[in-house]
Order: sequence, then structure tokens, then C-alpha cells
Amino acid sequence: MKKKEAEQPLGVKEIARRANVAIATVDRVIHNRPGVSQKTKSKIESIIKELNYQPNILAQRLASRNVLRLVTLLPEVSSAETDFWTLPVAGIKKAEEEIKQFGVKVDKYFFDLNDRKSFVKIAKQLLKEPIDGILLAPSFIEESTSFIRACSKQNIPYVFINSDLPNQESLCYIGPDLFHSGYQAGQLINFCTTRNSRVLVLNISREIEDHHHLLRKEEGLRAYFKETKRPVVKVDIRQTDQHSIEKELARVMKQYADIRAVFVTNSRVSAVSRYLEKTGKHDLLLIGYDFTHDNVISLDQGHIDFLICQQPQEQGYRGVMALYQRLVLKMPVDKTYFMPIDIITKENHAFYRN
Amino acid sequence: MKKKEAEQPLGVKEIARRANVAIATVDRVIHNRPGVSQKTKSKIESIIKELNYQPNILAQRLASRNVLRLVTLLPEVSSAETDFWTLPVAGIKKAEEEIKQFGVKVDKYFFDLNDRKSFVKIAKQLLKEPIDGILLAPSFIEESTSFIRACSKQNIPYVFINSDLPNQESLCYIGPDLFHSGYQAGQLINFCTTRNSRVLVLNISREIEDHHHLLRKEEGLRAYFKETKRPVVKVDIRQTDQHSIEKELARVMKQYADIRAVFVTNSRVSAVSRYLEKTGKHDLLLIGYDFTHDNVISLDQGHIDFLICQQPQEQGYRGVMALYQRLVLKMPVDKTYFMPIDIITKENHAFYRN
DNA sequence: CTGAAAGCGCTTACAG
DNA sequence: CTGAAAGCGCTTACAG
Repeated sequence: MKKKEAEQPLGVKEIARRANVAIATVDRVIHNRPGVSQKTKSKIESIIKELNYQPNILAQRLASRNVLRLVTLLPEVSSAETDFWTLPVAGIKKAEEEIKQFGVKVDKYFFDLNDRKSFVKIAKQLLKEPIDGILLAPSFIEESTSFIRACSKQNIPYVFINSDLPNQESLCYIGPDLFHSGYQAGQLINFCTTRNSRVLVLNISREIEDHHHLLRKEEGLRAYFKETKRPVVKVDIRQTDQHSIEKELARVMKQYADIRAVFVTNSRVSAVSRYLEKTGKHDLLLIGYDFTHDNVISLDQGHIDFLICQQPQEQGYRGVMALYQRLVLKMPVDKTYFMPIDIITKENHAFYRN
Repeated sequence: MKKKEAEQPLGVKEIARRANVAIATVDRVIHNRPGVSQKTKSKIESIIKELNYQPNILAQRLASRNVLRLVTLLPEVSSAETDFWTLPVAGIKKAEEEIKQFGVKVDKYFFDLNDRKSFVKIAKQLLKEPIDGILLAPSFIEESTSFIRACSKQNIPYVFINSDLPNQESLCYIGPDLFHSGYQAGQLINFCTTRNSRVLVLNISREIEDHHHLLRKEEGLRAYFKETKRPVVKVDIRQTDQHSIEKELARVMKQYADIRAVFVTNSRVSAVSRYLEKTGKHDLLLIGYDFTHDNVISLDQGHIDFLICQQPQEQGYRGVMALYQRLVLKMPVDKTYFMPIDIITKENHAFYRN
């Protein structure tokens, strides 16, 4: 341990002394509260600037009698399909654990991905409550947009994770660059299969909302194969039960005998792997998304070759920490934080911590 | 904002009241300082336990007049070969920025990787200074071991990054699992080249110390190819100038015409890529390690196919934060934190943040 | 062995 | 519009 050095111990006290006012007045200026004459305000402000005053966060949080309330709003986990969402929650909890010491609490709310009303209901409720910051995984575009518009009006900062709502003045977006993840998949396919074989792209989703995201990935893949002029066939499967998926697969496989790689644009890749397993097709390269339970099992069994993942846990963690940085540390926050495009295989998944 | 609730506001004051002693006495017990009779000590301890007392870290750090001094000891960056070490330093600085508010300072020291005396000198010096925690990238095994033994004696917690010193009671190790990264390389090679072609393993290093690490990666690769009985040839290159490397490469390439993949066990892979570029060999799969400047350029130009990376920046960041967790937050720290085995390609490297 | 008191750098009523 | 004072939950001399 080392004694604190005489490293500019300037605080409100010194400012008050120099400005010839009471500490309370300095405090008012610092927090831009009313009740200070323009004259003394200017004086204090110039001293603050001159001294390059940095408030002591420890003292601030200690003296302040109120705790910051952050709110997170994510899809709830109800089935294997929504299993993905356990990860961001884990990250959020981790962040909470670290910062609760500093007078921050995190309230977690969930909505039903299959029921946009459930989202609207919670959002409406939240707007009535006192909130200091919001973390949102925007799924229902319109509803999310109108929700965060309302937040904006109340001056509540909000952060998006997993997918962005462009043109909205969020504090930041933390999540994947969808286009480039598809592009990456293209390269992997190119590495691992013969150059003239066909690539099958599968969008498996009931939700039209979701579709927009899936299409970005597809575009990325197609962009990669544009130069090589490799044949790509795309199938949209909107009936997402296993049976329907398999039926569609059987159809397209029969139609195109030269398919050597399958790219599934979301986590439903394990459904495809089950089909390949059943039909004994082992000569196909299979790439999909997300570190879900089912997917990792398929990866281990060798039916899925690559999973592209974007650290959903880290997204939750960083989302909360971005709010903490802004609200507590008052540090600047990057507007966009694209997650790395992680390539997960049978051999490295044990070391992957989402 | 929300008022703090009546959530067990029990602190030293309440403990003192219940024990019928002064706060100072409670403080002595909490910090295990001498000068308290066994009787009152026991009494206070039982009350602490009963109340499940958690000290308020904000108040602790605010009231405490001393700042915690962390020290980091890493190889210095002096050439392209040691370029790698800029990354951990960046992570360390980031961590420092975040925690300096809490009365923690980080002093960074560097030693010369080519001069073990430089390490010994700094280590010796450090042992005389007041230090609260150490982050070490152990390179010279013996010297590092005796250094951390001395730290142990002084009860200074230490953290290893990048490579471990087994059997030492470190607070934690944060870095790669070398064996499995080699194993992962094996799989990538298998995916991308024909099954019966030969694989060349290259250990390019002057330092014998380093060799131990490289061998672990080689073992991993060999383990992968054990089942497939794929031919592997290994060459150790101890003259690490470009010319010597190329000479050796020319020799082995001539000797084995069926080599289709080259695995370089460290960051010197860009030297190999230069050779391949010169000689116009574009049919070889080239895999190596680390996100160095030169390597990324080669990756971009398509001469290196895969880089395996283990987030050196994150290692530095997490190393410091582990010390912070232990020393400030007093939270438990995981003994081992293996970094993910990241697969970096031309297509995803832009999203990789070390 | 023990305690009373000042202080860390802020915030927050309250009084004027 | 402004200030004096108490208090946040600890630590730290200092006195006895």
C-alpha cells in the first residue's frame, strides 16, 4: 500500500473556496440544478473547467441516497427455440453482480416472442415506472420503436442488443453484423467443399419480423459467392415443425443433387442436422447459428460442422455495463459494438464462453 | 431514481451498537488487526456472521487513504516478433481506466525477451517495493518461478497470463489451452485439404523456453491426426531470420512433395507466408497463430488461411480485473480461465477485437 | 485493550 | 438565490 500522493486533491470544497460560495452552490452548478444566479454559475463553471474537476464517483454514489434502476427487456425462454435467450440473461446477471455494490439494481422483464401483445403490455407498464436506463432486445420492430421513442422523451438512455433498430438514437448497439457473418459462412463453405457444387440456404422461421435479419445473412453469403459464381439455392421454410422441415428438405435435395453445403440462417440448424442424420447424408457441410444446447450436441456428434456465434452472454453483459458506464462512470460509450464473428467447431466449443 | 429501501442497512455502526463497543473495535476485528481481547473479538465476530455483514466497498475505498498498487510485468515490444505484446498492454490500460476511480493504480514494467537478466533485475527491484498485486506473463521459467515464490512469501497475490507456471499457487491463470488449439488446427486442416496429403508442422523459435509451449500445440495437432493416420512431418527452425526460414522450407518442400497444409506453431507464420508468396505456391493451406500486424496483412492477401488467436488484449484486461476482484471487491476468482480458441480468417478479422 | 472524533468527497434537506 | 450542517459507511490517528 502506498499513501495517496498530492495528486490534485481538488474537489467541490476547493471549488467553493475559490468561488467564494458554499459547497451546496457548487453542487447545484455541477448538476445543472436551478436556483443559481447566472453570474455565480459562470464563475463556478469557469473554475470547474480550469481545475479540470472530475467528481469522485465513490463519494457520489456513497452520499447519494438513491439507487439507479436499470431495466432489461428480452424474449423469455420457453422452448428449445428460445433457449438462446438464457445466455444474455446470464451476462446481465454477471454485470449486475459486479455493479450492485455501486448502488445499481437491474430489473429483468421478459416478453413472449410469439405474442407481441405481451411486449406492448410490459412496455406500457414500464413507462409508468421510474427507470434510469433500459436494455432492449428489439424483436417487434414497430412496437419496440414506439416504446423507445417514449423512453427518449423521458430522457431515459437505452441500449440495443442482438439486433439493431436503425435510425434510433440509442446509447449504443451491441450485437452482430449480420451481413458479414453470412459472408464468413461463405468463406468456410468455399474452404471445405468443391468449388462448383451447389449451396443451399435455409431460412427457417415463422416470424416475418425475424425474416429481415435472416435475409441480411443470406445477402452476405450471396455476396461472397457472387465472384465465384457458385450456384446458390434458397428455400424459405415457414412451417417450423420438424416434420415440415424434413419434407421441404427432402424435396429440395431431390431437386438439386449437387448440393454439398447447407447454410441455415438461424439457430434452427439442429433441425436440419436431425434430418441429415436420419437420412444418412454425411457428405454435406452444415453451417448454422448459435450456441444452443441442441446445436452443440449436433456439433459434437459431427452433424453440424460450424456454428457461427456472437457471444450472446457478452452482449447482455456489455449492454448493462454500457449503461453503467454512462450513468455511473459518466464515461463515453461507443455507439456501435459489433461482436466478433466466432467460428465454433466440435474441437473448440468447450472453450467457448458465449 | 428510486429511494433506497430499508434493505438491511446494517453496517459497522449497528454491529458496534449490538456488541456494545466502539466502531473502531469493530473495524479492528473486521480487518483482523491486533489489540482486541479474545472475548470481544468473538462477540463481534458472531454478530458479523449473524448479520451476514458485507462491508460497503464505496465507503471503504473512500475512507481509505491509500491506493492499491498493482504491477504488471510483461515482455517489451521491440520488433515485429514481439508485436504481440502490445495487445495485453492495451487490455491492461483499459482495465486501469475503469478501476482507477476506485483507488487502484497499475504500474507497468517490461523485460527483454532476449535477455533473462533484464527480467531478474526488474523482479528483484519490484520485490523491494510495496505492491498489492502482480500480473505476470511468465517467460523465463526458472526466474519467474523464483520471483513468484518470493511474492508468495510476502503474501502478494499474482496472476499469470498467456502461459502458465503449473504447480504454483497463483490467484489464477488466464490464457490459452495450448494442446486444444493445436487440436483445433488439425480439424481445420482436415476440413480443407484432402485426407491423405501430408501436414507440415513448423516450430520457428530461437528460445528453448518457448519450445515447450510450441510442443504442446504440436501434440494437439498430432493427437487429432492420430486416428486418421495422416502423415505429419515436423521441422524445428532455430535460425529465425527470413533467409534461414526460407532455406529450410525449400528443403522440406522438396523432400515431401505431398505437403498440402502448413501449421506454424507461433506467430512467425507470416515469415512462411512470405516464402509461399515468393515461390508462388498457392495450393497450400497455411495456419498459424496470433493477430499480429504482419499476420493480418498476410491473412488479407490470402496467403494465410487461418489464424488461431486467444484474445491477448482480453487476457491483459481480465488479469488486472481478477486482481481488482480479489483486492477491492473481495470476490472469489476462478483459478483457471482458458481463453476461447478463436479462428480468424480474412472475412472475420475486421470484427476481432483482441 | 478500547473509544471518541475527525475526515474521505460528495448529497440532501432545511433555513434564510 | 445562497449557505451551514448533517450524513453516507467506512478508516485513521490519537488519547487513554
